[in-house]
Parts: sequence; C-alpha cells; structure tokens
Amino acid sequence: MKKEKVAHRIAAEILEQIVEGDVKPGQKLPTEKKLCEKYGVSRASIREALSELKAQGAVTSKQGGGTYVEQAFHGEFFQQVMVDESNLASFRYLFEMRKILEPEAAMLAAERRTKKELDAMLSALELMKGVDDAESHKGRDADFAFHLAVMKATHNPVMIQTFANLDTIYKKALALSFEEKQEIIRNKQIIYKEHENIFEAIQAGEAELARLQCLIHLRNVEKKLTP
Amino acid sequence: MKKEKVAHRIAAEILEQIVEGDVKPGQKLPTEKKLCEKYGVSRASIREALSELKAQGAVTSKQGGGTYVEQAFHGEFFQQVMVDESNLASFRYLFEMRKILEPEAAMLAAERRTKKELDAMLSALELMKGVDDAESHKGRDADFAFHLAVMKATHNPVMIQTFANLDTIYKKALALSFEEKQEIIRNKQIIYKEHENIFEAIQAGEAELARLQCLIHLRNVEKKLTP
DNA sequence: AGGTTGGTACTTGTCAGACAAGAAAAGGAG
DNA sequence: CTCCTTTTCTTGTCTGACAAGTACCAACCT
Repeated sequence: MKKEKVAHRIAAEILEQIVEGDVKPGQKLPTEKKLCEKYGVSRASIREALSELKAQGAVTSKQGGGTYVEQAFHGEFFQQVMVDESNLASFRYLFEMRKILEPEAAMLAAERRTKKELDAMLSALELMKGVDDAESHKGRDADFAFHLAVMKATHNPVMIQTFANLDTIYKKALALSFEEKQEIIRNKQIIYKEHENIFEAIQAGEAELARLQCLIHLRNVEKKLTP
Repeated sequence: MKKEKVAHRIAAEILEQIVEGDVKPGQKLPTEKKLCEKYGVSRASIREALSELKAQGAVTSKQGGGTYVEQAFHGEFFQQVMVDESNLASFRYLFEMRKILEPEAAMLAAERRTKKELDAMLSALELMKGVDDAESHKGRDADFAFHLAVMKATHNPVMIQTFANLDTIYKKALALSFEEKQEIIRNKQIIYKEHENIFEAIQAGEAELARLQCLIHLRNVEKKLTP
C-alpha cells in the first residue's frame, strides 16, 4: 500500500545498525561517499536519510569532520516504542502512563486554571457534544483538545510537551486498531459526562476531586479500548 | 561562535511561520521551487530544511502532491519549551514533572524488577561512588543511569521513552546553569545515600517505601538546584 | 448532462557532477 | 620532538536533469 521512500528505508537501516551496536555512541559513521556505494544510491538520498537521523538526535555532523553517533543517544527507547506500537499492549503502557500523569495534572489545573483555559475546555466540550457518528476522528480531536486544555492549565511547558508526545504515540496505536469507532461512539453520553465532571471540578478549584474524576475517566476509557 | 547552517536557519523560519499561524494545519506549503526563490537558496537546502521539519512531525510531503502542515501539529509546545529552556524556571517545571512520574515508576519498579535491572542499578551506584570531583559529568551520567534503570524496571516503554525525553531537556537546562558542580559534589554523600535507599526498597519489593524514598530524593535534589 | 478516460502541466523524489568551507592527516622546518 | 604549512578528505551548498506520482482539465462515451 504505502511505498516507502528510499531515504526513509536507509535511515531505518542505519538506525538499526546503531541500535544493534554495530556503531557505538561517539563513533564515526562511514562517509557519505562510502554509504552511497554501500547502499547503491545517490548522495542526495544518503543526506536525506542522515538529516532524518540528525533531527531524531541520533547523529550529528561536523562539516569536514564526519558524522558521529550522538553520545547520549539511547536508541533502545525508539526501538521499543516502535516495536510495541503495532501491538495492542501499547494501549496498556500508554494508559499506565496517562493514569499517572493526568490526574496529577488535573489537580494542578484546578489550582492554576485561568479563564482562558476554562474557555478552551468548554469549547472542546461543545465540539464533543455536536459530533456525529460519521466523523469519528472529530470526536477524537475534541477529546484531545479537552485533555490538552487541562494540561495547559498547569502552565507547565514540560508537562504540556510530554502530553503532546503521548498523543503522537496514541494516534499511531489507534491507527493500527480499527475497532475504535463503534466503541467510542456507543458510549458517547458516558464519556461526555465524565469530561463534564472533570471540568466542573477544575472550574470549582477542587483539586482532589478533579484528580479523582480524571482517574475514573481514564480507567473507563482504558477498559473500553482494551477488552 | 556556532555558525548556523543555511538549511537549519530556513527550517526555523518556516517553522516560525507555521507556529505564527501564517500557514495553518492542513494547508499546503509553497512548492519547493517557490521556496527556493523566496529564500534565495538552492533546492537541496530547501529539501534539507523540509526533511528536518518532516522528522519533527511538522509537515508531510506527498510525491507529486505537495507539502502540507500536519493536522495535529501543535507547534506551541516546541516553542514554549525552547523559550523556557534558557530560564532557570525550567528546573521547577522539570522537577514538578519528575516528582509526579518517578515515584510512581519506583513503585512499579519495586513490583516488577528483575535481576537484570537490579544489576544495572548496582553498577550505577558503583559508578557514583567512584566518581572524583574533577569530572562532574560522570557523576551526572551515573545519576542518569540509575534513574534510567529504575524506569526500565517498570518494563513500560512509553514511560522509558518519556524519561529519556525529560533527560534531554534536563541536560539542555543544565548546560545553561553552571553552578551545578560545587552543589552536587559537596553533597555527594547524601545523594548517594538517597539512591541507595531507593535501591534497597526496590530490591526488597516494598513499593510504597520506594515511592516515598524516590519522592524525598527528588525534593532534595530540587532544593539544591533551585535555591 | 453526467461520469469516465486520457493527456498535460506541475510537484516531489532521486540522480549526477561540481565547487566552497571546514577539519583531519601528512609532511617539512626549526 | 614540536610547531606550522600543505595536502587530502568530508560535509555543506549549488546547478541541472530525469523519474515517479499527483492534480486539473478537456474531450469522449453512454
């Protein structure tokens, strides 16, 4: 179906060699010229592949000096998450993390929220209410927008960024399990009510209640996604 | 000091336009040809810049179709964390996150650890003991290795990856505040003892104790880093 | 008219060769 | 042996070209 581009394929192969330990952190990669010969492609493709790895933080290049594997690159992580992405177990991992992070975030949000974030939560709720079955991705977007608004209310950029990263993983996992639509739509009313509960607790500034409502919500969603 | 490469500069400029809202999610970017004229560089540089954005998840390209801003790209996050990196407030944000994540991880680690991870923790402790004042970065590496081993003991790749991301932010923040050495080295004994406490709780399988020891440790480290 | 089919222009992906800028290795002078 | 110069190598950028895939429109058939 999807034809993978040459550059991407080569990037994956080089990354695998790094993860595998063929080229260890701090060591120098072969020159671009040699990589061209090795993979039988042009230098443009090699450079495209390398720039992908550079953006990932796996390698760095010094003009005239060569390309080196980053010292503090822990390739295992990428590998692990990549591998388990195709597995439904990734939902369990993901929600274990969310159940740790988000209830605490809801607590902080209840203490620090401003009108701006409350408005964002409200408009996300509106979106959620008006979603029709045909477009399930809109429901997911609204869901994300709500949880993002909660996270933003903590005013902690590190937590916000982390949540964004989790969403990326979430989407990849969702893309590989297609039965989401029915499940989520069927329980639209319940899910909506749970979000409303979280919102009201945050609006009222009741930190502990917000934490609990968020935890309950995540438990229910997890139960629906992992039978 | 550091001469920034053309491709990187252009990638930053395009990213700023996206964050600024000039090009909204789902919309099409100008063609590579037009970008060449706009920035006065060759297509190779433009493609290098775009491939950086692609790797970041900001845009996607379809051969023959054009380059589009990713629907679910929330550029604000990158922006926020980047900006606050240079501020010492980022330590507070970072430790707020760590205090949420790691004690829970220590708890899970106490329940799930295997001999492999316990060994990793032990060798990290050994490293920590043998570190001499001259090389403070080795002390930091040992510290990271220990906390990483704890995180790995949860056997949750999502949490491991998240922790790795946090470490990246941590290192960037450290690089901008130079007074770490004296502080950390002076309290070497105390820090070491705290790590040992965490290790013993995890080894004994006492989850709640592990959680507490980890929380205490993080509070102390934070106190030292943010006066 | 409406839908299908085909062609044409456009856009991204890849290739090839060249020069510039910087770094590492080799060689020579003291 | 040390220091400096020169040479060679490597990455960064430029130019031009073709291949592969897409979008758009017009002509065609039913």
